[in-house]
Parts: sequence; structure tokens; C-alpha cells
Amino acid sequence: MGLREIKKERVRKAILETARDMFFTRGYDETTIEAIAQKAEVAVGTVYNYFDSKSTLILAITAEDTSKALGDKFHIPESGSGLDGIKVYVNSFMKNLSMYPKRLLRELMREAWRSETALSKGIINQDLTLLDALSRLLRELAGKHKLKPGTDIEHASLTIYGIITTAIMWYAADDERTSRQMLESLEIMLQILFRGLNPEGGDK
Amino acid sequence: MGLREIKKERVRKAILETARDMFFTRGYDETTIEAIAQKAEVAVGTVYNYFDSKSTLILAITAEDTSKALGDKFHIPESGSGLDGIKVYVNSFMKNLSMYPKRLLRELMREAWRSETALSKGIINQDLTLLDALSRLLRELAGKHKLKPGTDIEHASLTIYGIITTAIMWYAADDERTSRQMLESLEIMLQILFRGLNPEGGDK
DNA sequence: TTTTATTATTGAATATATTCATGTTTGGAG
DNA sequence: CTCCAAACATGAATATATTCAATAATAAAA
Repeated sequence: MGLREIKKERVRKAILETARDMFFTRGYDETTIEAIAQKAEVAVGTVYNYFDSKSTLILAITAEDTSKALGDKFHIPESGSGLDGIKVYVNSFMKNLSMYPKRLLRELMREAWRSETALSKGIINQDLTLLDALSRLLRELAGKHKLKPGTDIEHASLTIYGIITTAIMWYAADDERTSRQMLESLEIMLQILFRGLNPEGGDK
Repeated sequence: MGLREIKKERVRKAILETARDMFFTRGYDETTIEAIAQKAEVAVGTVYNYFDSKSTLILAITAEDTSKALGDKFHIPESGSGLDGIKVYVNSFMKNLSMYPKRLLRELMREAWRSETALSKGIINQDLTLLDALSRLLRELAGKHKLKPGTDIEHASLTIYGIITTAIMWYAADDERTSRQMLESLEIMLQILFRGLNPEGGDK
């Protein structure tokens, strides 16, 4: 790696860390690009050489966090129902989330919808990691006969994903709501999903 | 109503309709407040006398649509499962949504997260209508013994709400996805929810 | 009708993300 | 070592949401 590359890495990291710091303490809206540039000791234009936009910056920061949080730790307990398997997984995801100030979480939700084609970037993309992990998990559960046979795995993952997303959204939207409360209602919703809503208990 | 009131109504309506028009044709980001003001024949400042911000404008417009769409038409078919009841309801909600250009939908999702306390305004608020309607619906279904006894109605509504929201988000995020596809996968997800994921078919 | 107070309108001023023409640095070729 | 092209950095210029002090219109009082 030449000097040029090294410098580039250094500058990139400086911008990223500075931005992260300021976003977490002051919030996204209150942090101007100019302030970031100043603290990172580069020009405004330089920030834009490294990141297409302010929202790219925050997305880059959080994407890194997410992939770290989801990366390793998900073990399915040998005993226990499918629900237990999911819960273990979801917990580490949520623990990561609760590190974020709510304000920032909201600003993040907002910015995630910014990219012209949201699918390729934005929140959806970050969530592809989650969705993917979920479907791997479900497939594994199905293999262990812990899922109703014939279940459409892709859609089941998407359903769980939707439930998780909803829990997060309500958590983020309401300053009063604690992460414990979020986890509790998430658990109830997952229970409902596993039990089903039909009265007979069977297929119907 | 004095002249003042009448004028006020007229101006408000002019701004709203002009904005609606431009948002739908050019998109939110491409429509400047100045352009709206010009077309509505008022000054920029006047727009701000009526609406706190640009995002307030789009939210006002869509909130109106939503409440219209949800207002009346939801009949629960006498025969049929609980799932059928939900589907009828969800369909009119979705029909309304598919009137929006995707671009605008995305911009809307974004702006909905803007208000400082998202719960009191924003998307969550619009959705309170939906959520409320869902829980009334579920309560009615429970009364008719079309729901598994002992189900936590509030959380069940929230679960369905989450599934709907997810379907909408994926629809909005992906230009390729048709509203038919959205409805199809929504239906599958609801089916999964009603059947449950546990293998035994029962409570477990 | 004239005067006064309240309410509404106005557009220039402000703040900030983003662009871009210009200048500077770097790694390597001769 | 000198010079060149490519890569990088810079900050003034641009665009646009939002604010606000000044002006105008309206309703009520005299």
C-alpha cells in the first residue's frame, strides 16, 4: 500500500470517527458538514470526496455497527422451541440498537429513505443482512422440525422481520418507551406469530 | 364566518392543492416552496404562515387521503375466517397507497420521521388510525369466535400492522415491485400469522 | 368616517447541504 | 533529479428551506 492509500485511509477514518462522535453527541441535524470538516481538519469539499452526502455518512457508520452486531454471535439453543432460537438472535440485534440515542435513531430512519433507489442502499439494505440471517435461522429450525411443515420460509422471515421493524419503529418514535418495553412487546408479538391467530389451533 | 376566515380557508386550500399537484407530478424534493408559492400566488412567507414546514405540507396532504380511505368502507363478511375479514380491510388501504408515485411514497416515509417527537405527528400518527381500526376489527372477530381465545388483541393488531407496514416498505423501496405483488406477499404473510409457525398446530 | 388594534402578507436575510473550477500533492518515467 | 499526469484537497459559489422585521389588510372602536 503506497503512501497515497495510507493517507486516504487515514482521512477517511478521521472523517468517519469525527462524524460518529458528533452525531452521537449532538445529533445528526445539529451537526453540520462544516463542523465535521473543521474537527477532522479537512475542507468541506474533502468530506464530499469521501462520502456522497451527509446521509451516506450516517448510513456508513450505522451499517458498520449493524454488521458487527450481527456478524457472529447467533447460536441456536439445541433444546427449546423455534421461538427460543429467534429470541436469542433478536436480542443481540436489539442490544446494538439501544446504544443509539433515540433522536439519532429517528434521524437515521429518515435518512435511510433518502437514496434514490432505496433498495440498493438505505435502511432496506442494512436490513437485508437481518433478513438473510433470519431466513438462514428459519431454514435451520425447519431442518430440526421446529417449524410447521410447509411454511414458506422467505415470507416467514419477512414476517418476523416486519415484527422486529415495527418494534424498533415504535421504540424510536416514542421517547418514553424503554428498550425493555420494546423487547417485551416484541416477544409477545413473536409468540402470537408462533401460536397463530386461528381459533382451532390447526390449519383451517 | 367573517371575510378573514373565508380568505384564510381559500388561501390554505390553494396552497394545499397546488402543493399536492406538484408533489404528485414532480415529486417532493423537486418541488420548491418558492415554486408552490408562485403557483398558488402567495409569498413564500405565507406558505409558512399556514404550514410549519415543507414536510408538514406533505403530511397534511397524505393524512387527508388516508383518513378518507379508511373512513368508511370496512365491512366484515359474515361468513369466512378472521383472515378474510382483515383482507377486506387491508385492500382498501392498499388501494389508496397505490395511487401514490413510488418516489413520493419514499419521500413521504422519509419526511414522516422528521417531526421532533415522531409519535405525535409523522407516520406513526397516520398509522394510529390504521392500528386503531385493526384492533376494533380484531375485537369484533374475537367476539365472533374467529380468533384464538386468549389472544392479546393489542399486540395482535400491532403484529398485523407491522406486517402491513413491511409490505408497504418493500413495495415503496423497490421500483420493480408491483402493487399486485405487494398484495400477494401481504396475503401470504397474513396466512402465516393466522396459521402460526409452531409445528404442532396447537399451543405448545 | 376616522382611528386603532389585531391579524395576515411579504420578501429579503440566514443557515446549510452540495457542487465545481482551481490549486496542490504524489508516484513514477525519463 | 526533473517533470508529468493522475489523484486529491480546497473553499467560494449555488440552491433552497426557514425566519423575521417591516408592511398591508381587516375588524372593531370611537
